[in-house]
Amino acid sequence: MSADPAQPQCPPCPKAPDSRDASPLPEIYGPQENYASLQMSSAETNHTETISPLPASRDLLQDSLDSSTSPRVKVLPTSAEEITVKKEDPTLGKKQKIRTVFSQTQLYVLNDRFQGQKYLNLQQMQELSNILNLSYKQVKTWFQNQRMKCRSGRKTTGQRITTVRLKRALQLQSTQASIPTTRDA
DNA sequence: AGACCTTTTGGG
DNA sequence: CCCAAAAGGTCT
Repeated sequence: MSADPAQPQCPPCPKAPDSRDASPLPEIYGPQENYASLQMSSAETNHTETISPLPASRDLLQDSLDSSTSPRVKVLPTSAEEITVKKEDPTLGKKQKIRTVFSQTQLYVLNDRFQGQKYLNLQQMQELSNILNLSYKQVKTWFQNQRMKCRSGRKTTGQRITTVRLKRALQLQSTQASIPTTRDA
């Protein structure tokens, strides 16, 4: 209920492992416009877009940074240069990871959508990204993370997901079925 | 192409 | 140190 970005609750876990082919969309349109107005009212939409590795041809919708209404969000002092701006090194050629910090508004909308449906379609995600001024990839990644969090549920922190790996390994073996090694640790 | 899993990296 | 975004890799 309250503005809790970190909600580990995930009671309704509608299994939906298959969503790449068939997309049973009941066409439940509704709170889409709400988000738009909500975002505007909040005016808390800090530009989390960050600079993509590519020049990007997206629209630059820079919102006014509000430092008074965003105590949690760290606002750059002079904002002359992004601190997180670390272009890839031409010498190294390694990819740089830029961790984007979503604002509360964005998290709220994302969470709300997630509660409704765990799996969103391209259209849904695109709409969200458009409203939140995020990239499709950003939304997708976010959902992906949430899904895993939900799945984890309540497992000892020290426990590792070896079952899944084991299963996968087994499958791989079956596919190949050409391993002379009887068994190996 | 997308989901899932894993690891890396970075912010709080 | 924990959590969280994201890139990288694999399977479907």
